[in-house]
Amino acid sequence: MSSRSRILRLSRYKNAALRLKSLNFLKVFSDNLADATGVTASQVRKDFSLFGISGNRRGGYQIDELLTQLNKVLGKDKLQKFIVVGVGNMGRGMINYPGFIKSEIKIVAGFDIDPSKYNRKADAPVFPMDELTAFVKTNEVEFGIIAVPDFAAQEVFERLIQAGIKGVLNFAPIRLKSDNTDIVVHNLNLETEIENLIYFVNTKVNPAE
Amino acid sequence: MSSRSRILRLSRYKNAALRLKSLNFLKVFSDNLADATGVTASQVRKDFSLFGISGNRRGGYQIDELLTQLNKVLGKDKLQKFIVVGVGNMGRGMINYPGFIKSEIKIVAGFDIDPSKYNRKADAPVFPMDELTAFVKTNEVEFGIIAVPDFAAQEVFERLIQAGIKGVLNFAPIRLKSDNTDIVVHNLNLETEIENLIYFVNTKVNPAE
DNA sequence: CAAAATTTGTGAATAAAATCACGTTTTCAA
DNA sequence: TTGAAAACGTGATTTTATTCACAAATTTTG
Ligand SMILES: NC(=O)c1ccc[n+]([C@@H]2O[C@H](COP(=O)([O-])OP(=O)(O)OC[C@H]3O[C@@H](n4cnc5c(N)ncnc54)[C@H](O)[C@@H]3O)[C@@H](O)[C@H]2O)c1
Ligand SMILES: NC(=O)c1ccc[n+]([C@@H]2O[C@H](COP(=O)([O-])OP(=O)(O)OC[C@H]3O[C@@H](n4cnc5c(N)ncnc54)[C@H](O)[C@@H]3O)[C@@H](O)[C@H]2O)c1
Repeated sequence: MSSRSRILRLSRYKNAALRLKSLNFLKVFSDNLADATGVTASQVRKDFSLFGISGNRRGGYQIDELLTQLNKVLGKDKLQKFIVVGVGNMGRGMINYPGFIKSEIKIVAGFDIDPSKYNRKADAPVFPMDELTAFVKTNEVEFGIIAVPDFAAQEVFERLIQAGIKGVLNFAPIRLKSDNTDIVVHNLNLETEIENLIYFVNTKVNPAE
Repeated sequence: MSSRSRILRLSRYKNAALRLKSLNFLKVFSDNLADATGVTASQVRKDFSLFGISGNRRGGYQIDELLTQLNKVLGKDKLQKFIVVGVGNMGRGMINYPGFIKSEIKIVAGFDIDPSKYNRKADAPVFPMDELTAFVKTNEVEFGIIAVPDFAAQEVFERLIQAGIKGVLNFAPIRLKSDNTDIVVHNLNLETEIENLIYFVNTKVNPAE
């Protein structure tokens, strides 16, 4: 199993390759991908080699073939279904995001406790919470996004586990707890990200210390 | 200078300490913080030691003192002003987020090109783009959040640099370019985060390979 | 067609990060 | 006041991640 940061790099290589493809490039060198993503060329080659992705000596990588292989690793070779729980600002943003359309990520529904958010007719409909389990099972949804306030997040998490969700992206600033070791949780704490930015700005301004 | 992940851990220690403080704890051990954040106790102590944060042998860390020191490192000992550019779903979410109130992070204004978003009266007002530079200078704003569509992000970035912004949190899925080495940019690409989650769910399900 | 130029793929070397392990200090109880 | 237990602080060690460096393969050129 690879580290989180290695997989993040693969995503960036994929995005860079997509950009080059859209400029009608047919092949790409480790060097190009390195420049585009800010790593070294040998890092690119090492990352690829760890996933059995290979190119041609002197000839670089065929972009189409490379994209096929990267997409496979990143699970973008088949549709990945998501639901969003909590259709507030963040949840609504995820549901509306047009960028997912061309990727294999699809947000199939939202769930909320606030009746004013319900909408069965929309492209990505919003349902009441008590329909969550049935929906997940019938539609074989594997992923959930938690975008409810912090105090509701643990409860929502447990519902998602019960419904059979396999992976959760959590926006709430709490550490979700579970004894189920099968579920994968990734946290996205915006305040922590902001603190990180502040730190690096401050230490740049004042390099001593 | 410390690595990004070390600083992220410091934020988590701070949050864990805050939680314990709210439960009326007066002191905390490296062990407690380790459990709360999912790292080892010696990692906690090593992180602290690198920032000159020290406790008492056998007595652990005084929570109040620890929080003072962590807040200092993380720049939470003084008000940090932010503006948000692009008051769509993400931007609105950041502006409305109540969690920043008790922290020293303040979103002082939003900026947009869409006149329907303008609102000079709100608690965090929203202004047209051509007032950005003047606002940043008069109010000595150091940080900016880019939450505009991808095609507008580079242009907005350059405006922020010109206005004198020091740190940028970028939600747009592009690599911002600048020859100004003073500005710090952190990217938050939600699609990349989702791909990462998908990968770890997939490899968990199918551990062979 | 041979020689020169490039670029990959990957072990070896280096660097960075995390963990270990233990001496030192502090607390507490008898 | 002394001894035992607990917890820190940090140098040493181990593990993980990155970079180096070069043989092998491929392409290009003359
Ligand atoms: N919502 C998501 O789930 C999601 C996921 C991945 C990435 N993102 C990225 O985050 C960013 C923001 O997403 P969002 O969903 O809030 O977008 P949004 O479309 O809801 O809002 C964008 C806002 O930016 C404003 N704007 C456009 N051009 C501008 C300009 N030149 N100057 C100032 N303002 C301008 C628009 O008027 C609008 O208010 C986008 O770059 C998007 O690609 C969002
Ligand atoms: N917006 C930010 O800038 C920001 C920053 C950091 C963290 N966060 C976190 O992200 C999460 C979402 O933020 P937001 O700004 O979109 O919040 P929001 O308040 O706009 O929306 C929350 C939504 O969740 C719904 N909800 C509440 N309890 C529920 C329950 N038990 N079951 C189902 N739905 C429920 C509400 O009806 C609402 O629609 C929160 O945990 C917040 O702390 C947001």
